[in-house]
Amino acid sequence: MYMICGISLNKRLTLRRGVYKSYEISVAYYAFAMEANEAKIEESVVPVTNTIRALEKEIADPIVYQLVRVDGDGRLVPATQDEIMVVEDFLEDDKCEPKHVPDTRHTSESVKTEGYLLERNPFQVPEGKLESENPEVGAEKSNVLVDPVPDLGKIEAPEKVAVHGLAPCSEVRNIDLSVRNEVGSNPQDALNEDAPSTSATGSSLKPDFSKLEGKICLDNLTVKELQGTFKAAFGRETYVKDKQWLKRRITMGLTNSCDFSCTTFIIRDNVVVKKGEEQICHRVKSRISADSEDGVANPDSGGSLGDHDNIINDDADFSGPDVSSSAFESCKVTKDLYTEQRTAKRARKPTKRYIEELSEIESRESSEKLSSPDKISRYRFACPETHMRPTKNVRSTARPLVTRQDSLGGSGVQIPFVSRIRRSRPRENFMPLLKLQPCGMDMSTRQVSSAFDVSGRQEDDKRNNDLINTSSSPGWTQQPLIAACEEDDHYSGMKIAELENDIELNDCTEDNSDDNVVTVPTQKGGMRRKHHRPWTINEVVKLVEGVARYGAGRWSEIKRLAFASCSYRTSVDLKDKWRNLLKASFVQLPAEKGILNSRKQASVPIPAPILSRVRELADMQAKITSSYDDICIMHKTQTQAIRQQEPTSYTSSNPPPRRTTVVHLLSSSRSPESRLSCEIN
DNA sequence: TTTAGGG
DNA sequence: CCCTAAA
Repeated sequence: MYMICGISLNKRLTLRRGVYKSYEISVAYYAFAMEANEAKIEESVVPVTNTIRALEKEIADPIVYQLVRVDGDGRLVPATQDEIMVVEDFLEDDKCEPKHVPDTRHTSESVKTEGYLLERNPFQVPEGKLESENPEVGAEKSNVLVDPVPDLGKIEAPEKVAVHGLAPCSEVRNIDLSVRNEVGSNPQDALNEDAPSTSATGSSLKPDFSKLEGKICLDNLTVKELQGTFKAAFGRETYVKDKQWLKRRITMGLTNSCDFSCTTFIIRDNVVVKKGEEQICHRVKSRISADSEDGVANPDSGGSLGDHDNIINDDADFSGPDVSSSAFESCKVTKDLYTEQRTAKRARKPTKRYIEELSEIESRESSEKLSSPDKISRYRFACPETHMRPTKNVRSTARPLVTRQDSLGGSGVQIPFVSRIRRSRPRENFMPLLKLQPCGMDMSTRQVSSAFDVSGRQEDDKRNNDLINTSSSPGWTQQPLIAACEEDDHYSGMKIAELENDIELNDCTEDNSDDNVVTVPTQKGGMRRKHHRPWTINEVVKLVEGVARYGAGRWSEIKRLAFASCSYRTSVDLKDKWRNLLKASFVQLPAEKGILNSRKQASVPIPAPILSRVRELADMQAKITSSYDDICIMHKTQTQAIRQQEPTSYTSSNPPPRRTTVVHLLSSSRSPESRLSCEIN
């Protein structure tokens, strides 16, 4: 996986690795200087380092930082709001508490790029023009962000726009520094242009895009005009006289302003145009290289749809320096389905856990309030245009696949809506459950699980048959369980086939109700595991059976074959559970009557029959791994034990051997008993 | 990547 | 359950 990287600009944005890991976000985070041509990254531990370092040489004086995630291929993806919230806790430097931009209204609904983690650098105030623009940065940020989003319906996403601030990326890419120098090439112009600042006529603090009429070519505007445009865009005055800065701020601001994105304007090559005219403008400029004077990147070609692909390409091809621009793209997630689908294929694949947890949130949310759009929309990330829509992808099984739209990594991604399998308290009444099992369990849960089980039933069935077949042979696989079950009246009438059948059928999808997922509260001050999922009896039985069939130690086998549908149980989990089971079974030996788990009733009490079985398996395996002679002996004791329904009795002070490595002869489908007979005789 | 074992 | 060493 990826290392968490200590990012340090001038402030230390160091992420603590340990905590991070427990969140299981398979990404690293990067604080990246994104303002202007200045960026300075003191340390980084990520593949992107090289490119970053290259940048570093050319760049100085970070001003605004954005939180970015380092993707697997080195791409830097702007963090989603959620990620930021997570990472916030990891920031070690309290002084650089991520300023959460004031967002007075519908909080996270319209997340904007600039809202991520923008930090001004208070220490490196540049000289000259930058000095005057610094105040603007902060003010503008808040202004833009506070602006309400006019609901103008969907429009096409703005094209990729690179503004001055983003210039270094493309420039570094092309190793054309001369071009870049042009950015600050005209300090005279910036400082001396005597454009009287527009009088501060009661700024509305709201952008008025209506003032942006027709096509505006920022390059042609005077400082004064630029200031006017600035006001139109941001709803406030500016006194900055630096043309470049103005242009940059305007384009940047507009590009990332969801307000603006809802207008009919788009920005291209420093030209604000109306939607319709954009095509023309676009065509005309389509041959311009990625590095115009202003570092305008890649006007590319191919119409609106193609643009998105190209954008993605850019990001993928040139991850490092392109951070800024790709960061800015986070907000302009594609908006219509088709574009989404095109983009999705290039988008970062969300992690399983991400999918699960998001799904869970949404399922909980939507079950709480049925189809409450407002609620749901709170979980759209990055852009208000992102949709959570149940799409029915008709599959061969005709089972509806619910997907949702997500903007993970800044691009629209279709994420399957998986049902989060229960991560919750165990059932307090497991016995009824066990009793019900042969009768077919509760149909409701089964239906629920099957409704979401996209992984496909057919596989389950196949596996099921397989397991049934392998276990149908009259072997020890069944007998101990039967024996054990007969100990208990509940099991008396139960046919083993039924039990196993049921076990397999139920899988782990049996449970999926409430969720204690990330719950960590604890009275004793201690924190419970963040991702704790109690083992159900079913799972335990499956595990036991798995060990019986494949042998202890072959956890990955068991996981693959018996826990295929339980994505949350890793082979390590199985091993751990088995270890616990062993412990439990031996500890419980002395007073093993019924199911008296006197203490620690907190977790699911393991039924005595199962524990017996565990013990037995352990015993057996231990013996099997001994030696040939031992096998002979074991064979006796084993059969004997089975006949007696009670294997060798060990005490906690006299535990049985616990070798868990298993001779391969156990893993065959044949009954180990008969097999042993063959081997021995 | 899987397994074993400690925490 | 998490982490890591070792294979």
